[in-house]
Amino acid sequence: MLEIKPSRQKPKQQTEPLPPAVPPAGLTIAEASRRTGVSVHTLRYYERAGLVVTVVDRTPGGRRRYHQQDLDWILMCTKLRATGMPIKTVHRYAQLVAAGHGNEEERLALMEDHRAEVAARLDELRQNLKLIDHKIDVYRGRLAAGEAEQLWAPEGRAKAG
Amino acid sequence: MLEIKPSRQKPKQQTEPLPPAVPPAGLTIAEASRRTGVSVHTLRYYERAGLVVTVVDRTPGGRRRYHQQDLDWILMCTKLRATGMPIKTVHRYAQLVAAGHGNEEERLALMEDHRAEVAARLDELRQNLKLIDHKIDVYRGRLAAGEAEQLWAPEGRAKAG
DNA sequence: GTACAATTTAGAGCGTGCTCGAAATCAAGC
DNA sequence: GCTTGATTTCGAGCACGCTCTAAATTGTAC
Repeated sequence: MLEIKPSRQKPKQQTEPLPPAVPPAGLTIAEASRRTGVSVHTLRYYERAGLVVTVVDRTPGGRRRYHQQDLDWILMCTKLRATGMPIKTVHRYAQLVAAGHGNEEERLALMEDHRAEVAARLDELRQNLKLIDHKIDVYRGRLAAGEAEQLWAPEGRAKAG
Repeated sequence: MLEIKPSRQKPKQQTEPLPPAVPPAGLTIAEASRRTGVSVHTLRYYERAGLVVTVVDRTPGGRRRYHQQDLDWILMCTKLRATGMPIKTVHRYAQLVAAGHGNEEERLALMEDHRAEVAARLDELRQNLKLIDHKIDVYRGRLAAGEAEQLWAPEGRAKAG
């Protein structure tokens, strides 16, 4: 099935607030922090901890200068972290990536393991969300009943909750 | 649309491994731990921390004796914890429940707030799961290509990952 | 050149949520 | 009664992931 997508005719100017391109000189750590949402402390911590596979550029004086690839990788790290991957595992992953092609089996295994964990937690979360929704229903019900008829107690010694 | 579900004809005996009923004398903390999946250390910690709204029974000598309602509440706590509700918040919730009927607005607000957070994290998790799946696809693709034709490098200086 | 803000490092500190330890006490079997 | 193992309290300890500090250095604006 072929489908003609309404292509943007002139992608010259995007009205989306895309982040401005990283200047060739790179970004200060403060800018990198703004763009990634990661504090400067944590940026340095991630680097120390070996999460950052790219080698962040430095000025002659030793200040970090972040380029797009650094930001990309750091954002990747934040997403892995957001799925609950421990720092240690991100570190291992970074080492595999840094080692270059040839260890795709290991990367695959690492990601598949992690995927299984994330999927399991997703299921658990969904399940527990139902419970929360049930609780919310109960309280809304009680409030509706209470407001409609103050003196009628809809439950005598109901179970707590 | 009405649909006849194949109903269990005689629900007299359930073959499911339902947990045996809690004896009237109650369960030891070790048993309660087994049934809730919460370590005895953590059971005591939860009680200390004010998460347990039910008052756990004691033997004359001071040993805890858990009844079904205790287990129910503790399991509820573990589910709230599993959705990322902090101990402090579970504690507040327990206080509201302990205070009895009349604070349903507060309970509702607490649960609604939490629901929103859980829903947001669910969305984020789903989004990030896609990224993980993408990575897995990439590695599977590389492995398939590599196995099919050892000497052909499908990418020269590709971006890291 | 001077002032001032930003950045550097290594290490200490902190918040959360358990997890463990020690000494005392209790309970169950013999 | 005695032994043995479970349980008690409560404070300390620990793993994790940041977060902050301090003193030195660098970069920028004037």
